[in-house]
Amino acid sequence: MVKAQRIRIYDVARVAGVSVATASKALNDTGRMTEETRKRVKQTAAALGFRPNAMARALTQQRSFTIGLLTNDSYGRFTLPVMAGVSEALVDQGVSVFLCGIEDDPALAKLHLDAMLDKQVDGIIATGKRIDRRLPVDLSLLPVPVVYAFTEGPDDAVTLVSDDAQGAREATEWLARVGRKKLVHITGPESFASVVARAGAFRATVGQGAQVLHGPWSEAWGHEAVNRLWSGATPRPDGIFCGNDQIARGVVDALRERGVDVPGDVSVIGFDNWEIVAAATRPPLTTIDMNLKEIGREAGRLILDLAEGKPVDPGVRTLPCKLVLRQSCGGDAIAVRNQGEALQES
Amino acid sequence: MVKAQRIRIYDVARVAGVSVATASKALNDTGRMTEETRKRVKQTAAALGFRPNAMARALTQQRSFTIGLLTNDSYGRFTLPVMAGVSEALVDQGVSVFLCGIEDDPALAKLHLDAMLDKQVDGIIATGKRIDRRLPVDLSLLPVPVVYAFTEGPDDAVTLVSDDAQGAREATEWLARVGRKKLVHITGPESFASVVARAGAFRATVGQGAQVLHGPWSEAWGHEAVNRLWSGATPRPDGIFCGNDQIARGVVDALRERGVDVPGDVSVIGFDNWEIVAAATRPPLTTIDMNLKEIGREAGRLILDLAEGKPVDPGVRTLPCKLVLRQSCGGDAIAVRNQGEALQES
DNA sequence: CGCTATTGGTAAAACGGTTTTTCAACACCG
DNA sequence: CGGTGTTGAAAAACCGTTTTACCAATAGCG
Repeated sequence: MVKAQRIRIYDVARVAGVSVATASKALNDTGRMTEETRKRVKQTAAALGFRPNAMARALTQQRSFTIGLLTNDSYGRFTLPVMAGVSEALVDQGVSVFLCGIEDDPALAKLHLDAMLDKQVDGIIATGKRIDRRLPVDLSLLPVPVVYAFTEGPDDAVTLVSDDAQGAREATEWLARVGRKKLVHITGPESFASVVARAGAFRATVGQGAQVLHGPWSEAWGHEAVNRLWSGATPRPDGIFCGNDQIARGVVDALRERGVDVPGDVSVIGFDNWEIVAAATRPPLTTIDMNLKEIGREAGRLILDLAEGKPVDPGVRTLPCKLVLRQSCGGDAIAVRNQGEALQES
Repeated sequence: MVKAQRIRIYDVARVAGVSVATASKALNDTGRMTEETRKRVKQTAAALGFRPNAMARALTQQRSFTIGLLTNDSYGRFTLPVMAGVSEALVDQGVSVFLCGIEDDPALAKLHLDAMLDKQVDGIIATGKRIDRRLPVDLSLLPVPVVYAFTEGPDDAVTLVSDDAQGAREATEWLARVGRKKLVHITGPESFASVVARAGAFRATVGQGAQVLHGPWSEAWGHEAVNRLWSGATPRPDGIFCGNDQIARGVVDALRERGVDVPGDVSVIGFDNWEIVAAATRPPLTTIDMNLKEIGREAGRLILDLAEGKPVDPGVRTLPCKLVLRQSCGGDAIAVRNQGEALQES
């Protein structure tokens, strides 16, 4: 099997009967020449199936059309949607993405980082599983621009995060809208910035006496929290806002086991819109989507602008979360009416 | 902020007082020169923080130290472990990985493929979410080697898959070992090759009368299957082998709701070892791990060999699955004894 | 017509390395 | 002492593009 060797611009030039320089200019729509010549070169290139060698191109242009995505999120739960967004925003600009999983290991991070810099990436997007933790590697003073998506960076960096407070407000208001009066918030450890932000917004919306329970990010904690609430003497809630979908699933399961109807007696709303969890819950979870893919898209656009030298204001950009309706909150009539409004608005 | 511009080999040569050619040879341990000269150049390079430009290097060496990973698995459930393995096997060889999600879209696949070829990848690893489906793009007749991992390729390709039959045997035998007599297999649609393989091995191990139920790959199906089994007239099973962890979780949940104790009355075993599902189930699932990371590692090694021109036999390589013990099967005494044996063997 | 602009294109120099070739200096040898 | 190897390093060619500098031919102009 003889592998067809690649056509070089030299071949195109020879066949088209022009010099290499002219061929290059013809194909890049630069320089001056007869429209006829340009067309002829382009046709020859197409006929021969010429594809420029990106390496050689990168060497002269100082631009590799390659960026690196550095992540410490091994499950990929947060990274994958971000990655999908980045890729989507960049693929038709001809930019490819190096994915580097670094697992919180500084040595591994350095290894990947150096490899990427050697390969002349045009920029780096740093992303992680926690909005308030840094990657185990210093990305300042790099010879290429950096965008932080869903992970913490230096103060003067370009950073993208989802709006936890707005998401929490959205969730809380929806519970109120479907007629729930006594709300509680079951969420993760207080050491997470997003937990604090969401809890803050929850308290601000519900008012004083708002009850917030902290625990681990697990189904088991959702269970336990329900047991605690239902066995205690305090009045039981009729609306539960959970810090993530796993907790929400634990809550829903615990309620079902207790014979409490969801969404009949109690409405439950989650956070993350982790399809795998949200859709498998019975009933499927109404939840808050953090718009990670859009964060990825925006990160892609920004890193591209930076790579091209366009000015980009540093600072934190906050993207809104979005309510995703399934069945764990009820309020179908409202939902339908809502959608009607949305349609009319658009 | 002045960005430190990169050191070129030219700079190293000048500082070390040698020619560029000598510097190159010194750093690559090629050519002939005084040991003293070589050492001096290396020290200068280290002192200056010189890192060779991979692009320039690739241009002459015809080797980019870059490979592409093409996948259509958007959840990343199968791809991520594979990717992690690939990356692990390659990162310390200085090889970076382009990740391309193509979503079953031929046009998108072509776009990514062309971008990768333009960037002179040394090889491509194709992977997917189904072992018996092809990616929507033709990877034969490419100018670079291809390895298929967990997805179907041409007959003469290098392909890596997990051993479904062996995994299923392992699961079935374990159920027998913990003392279960009446086994059933609840699994996915018969249109999946892996379903057929696993069911075949199950039947072969259990003997005639082995009961196999097909349905969708969902928790809901696990539920329904249990309902069907427990409401029917047929004798109820005491050991259930599930086609994946989601079904297993549905089964376990349904049994608990019926007051059937797992693993007291019935043992349940899953397939996939999808941490997220397996660990959150109550009790946590004993399951079969497909060793995806190892498949990734092996794919990485193979593509590297191919890229270096080493001969690699085409054909399908099958990697064994591994039993992962948690609590849904019971048999703890056996498990402990087993581990003792394993320790002695090693 | 002689002079300057413009046009359409070419040759050569980058880009940052590696690899091959060349060459001077020195040692060995009979 | 002339011929023959070796050694260590420099010079040059090359990888496949883009870009700059340059040039011949034509056009415009008073």
